[in-house]
Amino acid sequence: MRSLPSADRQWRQYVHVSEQTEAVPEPMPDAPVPLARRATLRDVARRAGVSTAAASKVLRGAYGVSPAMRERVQEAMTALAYRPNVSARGMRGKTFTVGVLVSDIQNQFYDQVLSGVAPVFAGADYAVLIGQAEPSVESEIAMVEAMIDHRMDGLVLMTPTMPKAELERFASVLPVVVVARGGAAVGFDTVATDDGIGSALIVDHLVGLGHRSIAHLTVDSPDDDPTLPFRARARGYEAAMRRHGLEDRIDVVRTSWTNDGGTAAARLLLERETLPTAIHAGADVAALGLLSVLWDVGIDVPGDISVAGYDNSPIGMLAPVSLTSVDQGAGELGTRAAQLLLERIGGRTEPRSVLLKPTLVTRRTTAAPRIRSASPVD
Amino acid sequence: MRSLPSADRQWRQYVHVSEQTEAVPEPMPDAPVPLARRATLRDVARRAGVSTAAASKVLRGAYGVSPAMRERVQEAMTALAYRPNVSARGMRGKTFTVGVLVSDIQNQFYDQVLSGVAPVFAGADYAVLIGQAEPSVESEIAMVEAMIDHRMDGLVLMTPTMPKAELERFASVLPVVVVARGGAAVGFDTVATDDGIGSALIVDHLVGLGHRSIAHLTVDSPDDDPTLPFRARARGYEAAMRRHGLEDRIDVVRTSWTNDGGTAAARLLLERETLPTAIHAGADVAALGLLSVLWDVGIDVPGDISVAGYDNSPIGMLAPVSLTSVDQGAGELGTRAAQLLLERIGGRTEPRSVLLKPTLVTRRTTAAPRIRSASPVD
DNA sequence: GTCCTCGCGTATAACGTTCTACGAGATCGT
DNA sequence: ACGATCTCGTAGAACGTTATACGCGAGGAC
Repeated sequence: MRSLPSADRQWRQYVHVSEQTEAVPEPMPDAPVPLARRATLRDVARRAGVSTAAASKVLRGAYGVSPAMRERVQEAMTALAYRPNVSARGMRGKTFTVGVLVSDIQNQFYDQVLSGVAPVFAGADYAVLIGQAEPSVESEIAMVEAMIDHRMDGLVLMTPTMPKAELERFASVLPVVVVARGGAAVGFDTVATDDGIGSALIVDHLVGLGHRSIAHLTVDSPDDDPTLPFRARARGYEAAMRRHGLEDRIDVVRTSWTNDGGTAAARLLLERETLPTAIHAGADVAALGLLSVLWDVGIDVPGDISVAGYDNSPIGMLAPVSLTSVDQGAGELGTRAAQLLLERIGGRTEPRSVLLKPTLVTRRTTAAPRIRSASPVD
Repeated sequence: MRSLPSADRQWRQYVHVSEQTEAVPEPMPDAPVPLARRATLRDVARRAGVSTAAASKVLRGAYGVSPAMRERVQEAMTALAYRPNVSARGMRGKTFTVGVLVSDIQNQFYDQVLSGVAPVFAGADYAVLIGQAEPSVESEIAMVEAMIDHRMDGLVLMTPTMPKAELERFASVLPVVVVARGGAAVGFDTVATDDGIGSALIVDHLVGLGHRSIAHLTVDSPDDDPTLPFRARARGYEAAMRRHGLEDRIDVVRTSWTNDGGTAAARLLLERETLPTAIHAGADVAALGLLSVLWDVGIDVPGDISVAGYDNSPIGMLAPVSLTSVDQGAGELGTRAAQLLLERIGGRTEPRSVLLKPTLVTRRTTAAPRIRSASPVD
């Protein structure tokens, strides 16, 4: 019932289908030649000499088909290069299509999650269509609504800022899996890495190098749902700082996790009398924005200041950037999310939350502080 | 008929719709509560006290609607949070959806084109869905077929390698615009920059700096359609070299325009006795792969070797990378492509080709060669 | 007052699937 | 030999739109 043996699904390219078995009135003798018409199930059935219902059964791998009939129908399907009409399918049930919402397609982290998502659905004969939103909650909601309008069978949402209530609302309409956002939910699944651990890894690393004055960049948002990734990372940062007895050094800068947010934060920091000796930027994109300002102003990284990102994106791996970061295993996040969505589409309703462990990748933007921070303590 | 005044389209979120005006048999008294059902046109019509045909007319902005009726129907639509079912629409005509095929979503150039595409369609009340393919022609074809299966109204294709015959085949089924690929086509439109000029800009720049031994990275493909971007850039490179009297210095390395292709090319070059003094890498992704190897091996850029990319992607702008590149105006390419597609959807059939001029962005990966190349000539 | 046109509204047949009924044979236990 | 039970196949009604083909009343022209 679920997914068919691949031999059952041999439709490929389309061809012109001429009504050969019956004398059907031609549309118009010399009207402009109509675009290639795709074969329908009726065409297939006619050619195989069976009813459309029978052809449909073969298509779906449903019960009640003799091997002989199956054979004939499949032959007709390949001969006519039959491909099911998704709109028609959508009218009665499934579209075999899932949507992936990407809040910011420029953020390579999402691309990497995607590369984990796609193969799973390809293997299950689902089409994957990606919806890109502008970075605003309204735009994201509009995109999800559009996907629901398309009667998609399920949704993978990568949106760090969407309010939980909205997510629950979507989840009441169709299967939903949310990526990169922890915490138990009632109507949908989540796949994420433990942001608390991630922040701790960074702070421990920096403290281990001798830093004490460590700032953190977070997202400036009114929503204080603790499952939001930026909230979780901020809490993890604070907890780690406290654990090291640095609670009076907690230093959170509110900005946004984008390139611009990073440059803005850099300018904010540069206005201060003394810089922190290290920065936990919260996200690679922000770290890169921050770094580009620091580099332009001639501040030495990591000599004057250490910078750590989050997400371990490909840019950070480039030799001249060489950004210390936290790897979330984006590909695996995507794979797990896709699997959970398939399960949900298959009928599971109880919520599931996967929480993976992030790992630290140390590179050359972090090092021991050149001069110990001129702090009263120490 | 085309796009409605925005006041006509006020559907927003969906709500539960209870069959209030008629006594309809409940599905099952104590069955598991059904998921929120979206309001249909029939629901809207019932509530407004008109026929579905009338409601449809209002929805489409069709002729034959009195102001009073329009008012009542629109009221019902907002009250029920009506949203048209795309599948149903697809059964009879338009889906108000266009597809964008991206061959490699990791390539930021495409992301930037996308950011030019999206606003145009948003303004025309079209949904944009993105299809991502693996970097193989088969995978791209499969994706396009899937989009046709979804009865999309038109396609923007960003695929540097798809054979022209396939493109024509797609174009015979639905409106198609191809981005980043020049040359006149018969069934579809193209939007591109002049790759010949782009290559010339790079070669002129390098020669102007004093380089004579300039290698070029191209794509290793059997298809020699001159409209393929890598072919056009290679020809432009060769022409420019000839123009400078450097025809015996023409040095083309066949690889692929990906990060891995860049690293492979680097290794190939490093096996030689003498390196060229400059490389026209053909694409930023390839240039970055190349650079990462050069940096790792300790080769000084631009001291030992100059490197120029192509596409002017955001990574290249980062201070420590600072990659000289050719800007194609990705955003404008996207905008123009979207406009052309709307025209085609609107009925235009004669092909149109837009060819824009690229510009050179010089940064720090190119400079005068430290030592003049030890060539017999010169 | 007819005959026409025009403006406004409704009835209804598609579109291509899915899937529930149901029917016709074949097989089987007794 | 005769219901009962399988197996294989078909009829036909949805699903939610669109768009064509009408119907009906109100003016206008004569």
